[in-house]
Amino acid sequence: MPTIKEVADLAGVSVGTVSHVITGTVPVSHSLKEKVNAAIRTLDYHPNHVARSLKTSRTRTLGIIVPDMTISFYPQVIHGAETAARERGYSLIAVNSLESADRQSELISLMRSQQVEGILLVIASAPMPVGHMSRLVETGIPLVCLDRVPDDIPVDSVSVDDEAAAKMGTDHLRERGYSKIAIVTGPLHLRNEQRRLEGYRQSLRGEGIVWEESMCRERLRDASTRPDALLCTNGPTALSALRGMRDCGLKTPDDIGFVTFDELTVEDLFTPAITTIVQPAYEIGSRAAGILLDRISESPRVEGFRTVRLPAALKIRESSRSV
Amino acid sequence: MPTIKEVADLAGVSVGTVSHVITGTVPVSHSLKEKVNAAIRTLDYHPNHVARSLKTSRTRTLGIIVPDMTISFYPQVIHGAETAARERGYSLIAVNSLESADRQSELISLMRSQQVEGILLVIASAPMPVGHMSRLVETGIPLVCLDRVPDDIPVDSVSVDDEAAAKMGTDHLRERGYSKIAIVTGPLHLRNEQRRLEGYRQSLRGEGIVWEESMCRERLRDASTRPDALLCTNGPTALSALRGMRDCGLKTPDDIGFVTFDELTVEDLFTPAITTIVQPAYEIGSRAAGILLDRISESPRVEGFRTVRLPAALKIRESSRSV
DNA sequence: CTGTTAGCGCCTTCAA
DNA sequence: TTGAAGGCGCTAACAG
Repeated sequence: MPTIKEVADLAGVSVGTVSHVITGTVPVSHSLKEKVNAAIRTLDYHPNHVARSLKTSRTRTLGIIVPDMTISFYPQVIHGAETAARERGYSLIAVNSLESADRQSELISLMRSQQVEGILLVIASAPMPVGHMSRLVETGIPLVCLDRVPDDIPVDSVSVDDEAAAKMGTDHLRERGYSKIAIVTGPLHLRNEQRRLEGYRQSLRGEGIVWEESMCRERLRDASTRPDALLCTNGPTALSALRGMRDCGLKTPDDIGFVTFDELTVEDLFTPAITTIVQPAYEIGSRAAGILLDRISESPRVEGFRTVRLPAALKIRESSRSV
Repeated sequence: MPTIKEVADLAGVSVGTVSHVITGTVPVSHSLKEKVNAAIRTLDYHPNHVARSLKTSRTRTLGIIVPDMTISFYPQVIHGAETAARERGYSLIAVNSLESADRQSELISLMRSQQVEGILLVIASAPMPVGHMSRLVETGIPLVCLDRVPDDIPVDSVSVDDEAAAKMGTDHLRERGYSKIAIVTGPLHLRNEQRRLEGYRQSLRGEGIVWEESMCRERLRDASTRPDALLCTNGPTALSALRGMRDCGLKTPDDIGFVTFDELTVEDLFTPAITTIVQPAYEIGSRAAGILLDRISESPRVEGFRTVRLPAALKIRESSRSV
């Protein structure tokens, strides 16, 4: 790889001049600029960002940690974040925590070594050592949490308005005439799950039937107490519930209404077509990256934390047909 | 961020000694090692990889360019590559070309500036300026193409055995008693599409009915010449074909058998359950990364190019039920 | 074993 | 408008 010095030699100028035409911060005469650009082209010169970063202590790189980017929600988030970052001249490094708190720590440590200027974090579901999050925030490296919002720690965050989203789904089922609506949740130590449960309860004025994913199958078998509709709070939970229904010979919407968070499948080509609460994944990513980049460019740290709650959309399909 | 010098000062040793305990390349006495590690912990020191890279001219970073990581195939590939890279101490930067040749060039240029040690590339479907690929190979930066293999350029590559995979799908339909099998392909300037067409033809000994995605709908309407089964060569094409079938009031497998490349939906919960030719996405990623890392560590460039063709798997479901 | 030191490639004053 | 030179943080000789 050629260096700036070789370009300078070929162009017959000093390295300073070459640097000036590359960064464009200092005016350079037209003739020299021409010569330099010619030299750059013939040598196929690419400025060494590593050296530049060392000098300027700016890497123009962001990191994003997601639990598992093979879950379709996250690539959309990453894509949104990457697009927003690119627009402002930044690159994005995306990695998976696989829901492991240890691995998440390692990754953050690695990113710090890599001198990323800020981190977008979807916290791993595995319980984190107490104080770990707050210590991370205290390091002063700009951090925005997305999708999953930590409980106690004050930190910038972007996520869907879980409560309103769950309420919207439940209201929809009620409007369609369902009266015995059960909610099937994932792990309730996750704040989002709690919020969704809360939205569900609001719609039902505090009443309701709460199942955890694992109990779904047995409960469905009991015809006497069976609900007439199910609200599932996430994709895996919904798949589990659907399998349970299949095993019990129940079909939606004929035997039971069904609404879930997260798209299970594409389009309306497949049956049952499931009414779905869809999160604005791309926008969550781009908004979070926007906030992070703002933080990075704020010279004195601005007080207070930014909290963005985006609305979900309801895609109404067959599984919530009127009773 | 503290520097190695601050650690050295706090521990009361030289920077050289600190460097030695960090890299572990030179033996250090137990007592000093203790002191250094203590200093590292109290300062929360993270070695600056940017400076390290500048010195060693090794970034331990790989790049991967995919067309669009919101297509579920690619996150799996990326995950495979990332895992293989991590195992050997490398990080991975993943970006999207959005099928644009220009953008792909920009990204490669950026990666070169970022000093990635090698690139994994799924070439953009947009036709690339002639000679661009070969120039890239000539730069000497290790490059492995995956999924899509360029036509003429000799380069390391990892992909599914498209021909065998298509033949397997077609053979399966024939065994199930289908006799008028049509193939619906995507853009035929992509080598993979050609190979899949070739495999289909092999199964039918050169005969067959070839449709391009766009012609699907009209052809289906014509009941007299309608085939009794469809083989689709990729996911979007299959969705388009399924929509065409729906519009014509045709159902699979009742009216027409159906086999496609790429999973359209999860599990067998949804109907129609589609028989699918599944590519080993994770393995494609990990094998490609393995080859790339081998290339990087080979001191003198080894002659010849490595070509890996992995077998696809056939997931048999309802849409290819025996006639 | 431990310390000293010369750069890695680049940007950025500063002087001319 | 151009050039010369210091130094970003670190590693890898090399000397002790």
